Amino acid sequence: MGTLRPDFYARSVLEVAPELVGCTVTHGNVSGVIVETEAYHDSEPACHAFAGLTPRTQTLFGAPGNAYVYRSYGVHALLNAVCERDGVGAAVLIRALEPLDGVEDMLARRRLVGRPRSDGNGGVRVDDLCSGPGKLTQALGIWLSENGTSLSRGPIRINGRSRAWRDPEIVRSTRVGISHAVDLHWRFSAADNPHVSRPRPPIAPRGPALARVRPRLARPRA
DNA sequence: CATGGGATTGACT
DNA sequence: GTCAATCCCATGC
Repeated sequence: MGTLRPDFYARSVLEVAPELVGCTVTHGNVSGVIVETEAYHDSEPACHAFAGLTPRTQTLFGAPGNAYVYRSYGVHALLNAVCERDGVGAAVLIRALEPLDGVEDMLARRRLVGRPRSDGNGGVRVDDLCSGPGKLTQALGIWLSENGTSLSRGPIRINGRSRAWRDPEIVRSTRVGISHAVDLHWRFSAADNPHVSRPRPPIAPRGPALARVRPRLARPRA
C-alpha cells in the first residue's frame, strides 16, 4: 500500500471520504487505520469554506492532497485532507483511527491531557486513544504548524488500504457537532468498529434478527 | 476594535 | 446529561 497521490484527492469529496476509511495515517513512528471520516464542501454552511476565501480557509481552497489542520473550540487540532480541484473549498475530516504502530507513544501523549484517574493507563483506554478528531491528533502528535503540508510528501502521510481493509463495510450517517446542514449524511464509519467516535453511528444493516436483538443501538443520539 | 461562536473533550452530577 | 476550558477568526459596528 503506497502513499496516496494528490490525484486521489482531486475528486468529489463525497467519493474520497468513504474511500479514506481503511487507509492508514502515519506521523513519525506512529500510525493508525482511518475508521471514520466526514465530508465538507464549500457549497454547504457547515464547511469553513462556506464563508469564502479568508486567511483561515486558504488551505481549504488550495491544492488537493494537503493537510488542513485547524484549532477547534480553542483547544484541539483537527486534521482534514483537502479535496477537489484547486479553487474549490472541500476536505475530509479524519474523525477516528484504529491504532496500528506506536501505541505506547500514543498512550504517552494522551496520558498528558486531563486529570489522571486511577486506572492502569492514566485514564486512557486503547479503544479511546484515537476515537475522536481531537484525540487522534493528540495521539499522533500532529500540530497546527502542519497546516498546509502535503499528505504525499510531508510529515503526515496517508497510505492506501492494506489487504485486510479491502472493501470494508461502511455505515453512512449525519455529521457530528455541527449546527448547519445537519441533515446531510456525510459521515462515513467502518461498521461496528470499536474505535469510532461518539455518538456512535447506526449499526450496519445485517438482517431483521440482529436488529431485533439490539434495538437500543439504533438511535444513539440523546 | 469588540464580540460570539464553534467540525471537542474530559470531568463531574 | 451538563459544563468549562480556551483561542482563532468571521462578523458587525
